[in-house]
Amino acid sequence: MIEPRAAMPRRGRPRSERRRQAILEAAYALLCEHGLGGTSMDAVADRAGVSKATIYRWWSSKELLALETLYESWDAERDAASATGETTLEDELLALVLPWVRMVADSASTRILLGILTKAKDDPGFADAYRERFINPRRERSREVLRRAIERGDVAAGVDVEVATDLLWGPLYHRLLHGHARCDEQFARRSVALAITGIRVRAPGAPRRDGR
Amino acid sequence: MIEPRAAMPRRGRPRSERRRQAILEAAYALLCEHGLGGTSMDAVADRAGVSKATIYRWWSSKELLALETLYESWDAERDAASATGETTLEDELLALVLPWVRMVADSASTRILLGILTKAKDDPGFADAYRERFINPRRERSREVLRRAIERGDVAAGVDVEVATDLLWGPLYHRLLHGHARCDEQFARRSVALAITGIRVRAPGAPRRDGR
Amino acid sequence: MIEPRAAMPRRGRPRSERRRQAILEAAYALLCEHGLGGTSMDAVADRAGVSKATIYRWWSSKELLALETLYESWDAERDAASATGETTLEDELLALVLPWVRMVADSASTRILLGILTKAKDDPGFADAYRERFINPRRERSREVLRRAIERGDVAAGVDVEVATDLLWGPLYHRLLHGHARCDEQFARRSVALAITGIRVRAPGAPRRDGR
Amino acid sequence: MIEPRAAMPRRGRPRSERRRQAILEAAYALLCEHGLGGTSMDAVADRAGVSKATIYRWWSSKELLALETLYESWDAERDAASATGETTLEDELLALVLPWVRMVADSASTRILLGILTKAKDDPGFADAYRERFINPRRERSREVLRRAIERGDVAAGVDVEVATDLLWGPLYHRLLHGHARCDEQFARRSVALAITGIRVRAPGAPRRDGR
DNA sequence: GTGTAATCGAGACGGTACGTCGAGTCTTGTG
DNA sequence: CACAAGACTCGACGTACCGTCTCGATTACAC
Repeated sequence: MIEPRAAMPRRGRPRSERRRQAILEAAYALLCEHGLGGTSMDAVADRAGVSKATIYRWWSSKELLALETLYESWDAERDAASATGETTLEDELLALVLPWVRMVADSASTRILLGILTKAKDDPGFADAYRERFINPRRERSREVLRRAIERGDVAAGVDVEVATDLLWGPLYHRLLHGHARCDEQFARRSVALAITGIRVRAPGAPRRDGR
Repeated sequence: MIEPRAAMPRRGRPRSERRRQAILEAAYALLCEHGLGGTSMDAVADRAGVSKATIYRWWSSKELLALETLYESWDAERDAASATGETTLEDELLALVLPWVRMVADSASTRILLGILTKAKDDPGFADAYRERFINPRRERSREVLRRAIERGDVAAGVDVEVATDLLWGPLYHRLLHGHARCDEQFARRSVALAITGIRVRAPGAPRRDGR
Repeated sequence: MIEPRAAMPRRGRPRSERRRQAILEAAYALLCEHGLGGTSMDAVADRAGVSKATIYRWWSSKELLALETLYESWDAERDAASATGETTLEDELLALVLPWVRMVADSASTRILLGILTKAKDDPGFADAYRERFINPRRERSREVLRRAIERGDVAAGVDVEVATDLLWGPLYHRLLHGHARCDEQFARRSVALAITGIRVRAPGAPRRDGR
Repeated sequence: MIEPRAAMPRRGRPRSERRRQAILEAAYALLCEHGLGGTSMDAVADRAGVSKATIYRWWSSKELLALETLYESWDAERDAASATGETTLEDELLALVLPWVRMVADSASTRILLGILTKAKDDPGFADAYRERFINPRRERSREVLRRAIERGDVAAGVDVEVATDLLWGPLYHRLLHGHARCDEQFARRSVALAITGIRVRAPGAPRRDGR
């Protein structure tokens, strides 16, 4: 899916890896600074020192380029998050969430994300590609964590894993995309804690859950 | 803020309300169908039977037009949500959330929202205008509900109202914008319930809440 | 043709002569400075302190306004030229031509003239109006002078008065419109002298005029 | 001056000569029919089957395009006029003038010329370009003819060649631009004859013009 | 080494929309 | 009625960008 060319029969001049990098870097920088709409392919080509045709040979649209650009820049996070071995549910979820929060916090990639989301609304195929690469992996790991928690009995069997996953990621994306408040590590900790504990302390009229 | 002209000294030909309506309706229809990027001002002018200059006289950008378009179409929901008088926290929160969910569910306004969000990332002033009209009112009502719940003792005093508000709205916006699953009434009920109850049933090692 | 309204039945508020003057003066100034194409009716209205509708009430197009503007500014010349009583053909023709040359020399009205000429090519009615006011009066006086000269025997009976008239005015308009050289009093004198005398000194084969 | 690009290092896709021709032809047809003001670049692009950007890439303004359009269409005349070898002054001048008259008579290029003249009044650089291509070549040949005639003694040494040239071309342009009468071959013959002979046959009261 | 088949740079091109401007008309209220 | 203010239509403007195409000039593997 990433490679638009079959790699088997090596004939002719091979693709220049140097240029691939130059394009991705140029695109990333421009996209962060001006957003998808504010970045022109001509500008990318210029900054990368590359002809426009070379870009289009490998990425069939600006959005696809942005997608891969973002993907590359998020690579580091995936590795960082792979270190597991936590014991409590909260720590496990934080181990998933915190690396992502740190990453989005100090990159200007939100505007790229928004552009991609917009394109995804118009193009179902693109939407699938996006979710396959960016959303599902993280959701899948959330699901696993939750399933194990259910098996352990930490989480009630009736809890819908999908809904719980949205409860985990939703608040983070919300702040990131709407920008009404910072989406930082502190917020992530509080949000995860609240999602686990729940907003209500006790049922109305009933004695408090924690026995106080 | 909504009125770009001072209304005091009535001089010259007054603005045509008929055209204002025609523009907003045409824009809304086209925006729902093709999204912000896929809607041209020429098309809006055409469909509204109005000249392009007339649109630009009153809305300085396509995004501003989209903003007002969406605002008008969300008017009904604000009134529907005003019927309060619920007793439990869950019912109160659902009374806030369900009208919104019903509205976004059967309108194609998500793509408009996305366009607006994108513009908001590029233009802080626009972002403020957007949040002032769309986000803050709903958040404020969530805050009030939560504050009253804290006073009643239904919610622990230590709960951060802002975070709780994100826990309420975040999952809904998440599904709406990412489209990985439907954002319908059923999801809203489950999400709200889970946000209130919390994901975890019992503290690790403690006996299960349901006594099993 | 100049008055778009019948002046007979005096009803309602009378036309403001003060505004008529203001419009003509504003238009003339702007037309001289920026030409027909570079002058907008809004600008004229602004400078004249008058509403655009007031202009259109009295002049149905920009070109018609320009025409009258030019007409007014050429009024003085017509009076200056009326002083006749010359004896020689050359003096008579110069009496026609020189006032015109002096006028066009120190006004920037050439660009107005060009705009009018352009409009005249597109609109035969306008062309007639233009020629009726600007060209024919001068031509008619040229014709009279020439006819009298023919009667006196100063000019051969076979000379075509129309062609002679073009020979008189053509070189002047040529320089004025093409601007390859100055159209000033000196040129007018030489041009008229040459038109009268003719380019050739002697018929080919005949003995030279100076006897050499 | 005609070539806006250096032709030396052939890099990138070469300019399409087919399109250049299509544009010039489309422009010429539209300009003849509707004049400069009545011809839009969109219309030219449409008729030529070419994008508007392609036109602007090579001609920075409509007027410049009109200039080249007219230049191309007047090419044939320049060649036709090159056949010289006349003996009398009148024949020599007619050899210069008649091809031009025939050309302007059966083409509708007058309105293009007027548009160009108007632009020339606003833009001295454009004026130079126009005169360099259209006026000077013909004037220069007139000058040569006259200079030779002076050397031969057919024309008095005191005759100002510039003025004589205006006397030759002025009447023709006058009729062409003002349209008060046809500018045809017959007029050209009469005008040239009269310019050579002069309007006056004899001085008033004197027996013969050349006998004074 | 020499085809051969690809990549690459440069830049022309079609198409679509942009936001602006100007001519001329129309609609109010005021004098 | 004349007029001021200014909203409105229509149509063209010149620009910008996307994505395609057409050249010639490079590579690098395969023969």
